[in-house]
Amino acid sequence: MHALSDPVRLSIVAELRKAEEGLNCVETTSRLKCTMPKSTCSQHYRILRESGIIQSERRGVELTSKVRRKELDSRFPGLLDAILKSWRRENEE
Amino acid sequence: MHALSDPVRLSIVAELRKAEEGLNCVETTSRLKCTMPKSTCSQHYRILRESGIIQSERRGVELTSKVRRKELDSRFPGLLDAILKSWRRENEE
DNA sequence: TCTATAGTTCACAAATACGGAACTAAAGAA
DNA sequence: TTCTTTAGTTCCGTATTTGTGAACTATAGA
Repeated sequence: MHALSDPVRLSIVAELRKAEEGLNCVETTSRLKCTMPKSTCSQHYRILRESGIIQSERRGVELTSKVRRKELDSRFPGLLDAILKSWRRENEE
Repeated sequence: MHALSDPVRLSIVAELRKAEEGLNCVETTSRLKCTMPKSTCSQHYRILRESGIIQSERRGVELTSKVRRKELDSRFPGLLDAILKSWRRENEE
C-alpha cells in the first residue's frame, strides 16, 4: 500500500507494466526521462520488491524487474488499475 | 491522489464514509480512538479539502465534513473503494 | 587480473510532517 | 456588550522521513 503512495514508484510500476520483459534501473530512468541517481532508483526498487509489488531476477550484470500481476490482483483487487488510471488522468491534464 | 496516500487520512475518509451526516475534527479523532492534536487533524482535513476529496461546512461553532462521493467517482473511478478495501485487508491481518 | 557496467549500502543533507502555543470564529450566558 | 466555552487554524521549531554522493559488492568480458 505505502509502496504505491509515491509518484516516482507509481511511474516505475506504470513503465514496468508496459514492458513485457521487465526493466532494470538504468532502462527505467531513461524511459521516465528523469535524472534520478542510481541510489535513489535502487531504494524505490527495494521498497517495491519488499512490499511484494515487483519481482527481480539477475540477468548477468543487470537486475530485471517485473510487476507481480497475479499476486497483486489477489491481494489488492482492482487497486493497481484504479490508481494508475486515476494517476494518468491527473498527470495528463 | 497524494491526499489518499497517508494512513491517517485514509482512516479519516473511511470514517467519513460511514457517517451519513458528516463529522467534525473532534468526533473523528474520538471515533478513530487516537490522540491526535487538533493542529494535526486540521492539517489532514485541509489536505483532504484542497484535493477535493471532502467538503466542509460550518455549523455554528463546528465544521462538518463529508466525502464528495460523486466528484470522486467521476475523477477517480473505483479508486476509493479499491484503496479502502485493500487497506482494510492489510490492517486486519 | 583488469576494466566496465549494474546495483547496494551508508552517512549525511534536504524536505516533509508533527505538535504545542497563540490565534480567529461562532455562540451562549451574564 | 463583554466574558466564556468550544472548534478550528496558523505559525514555527523539532522530529522524522526521504534523497543522494561516495564507497562498496557482483558479474562478465577482454
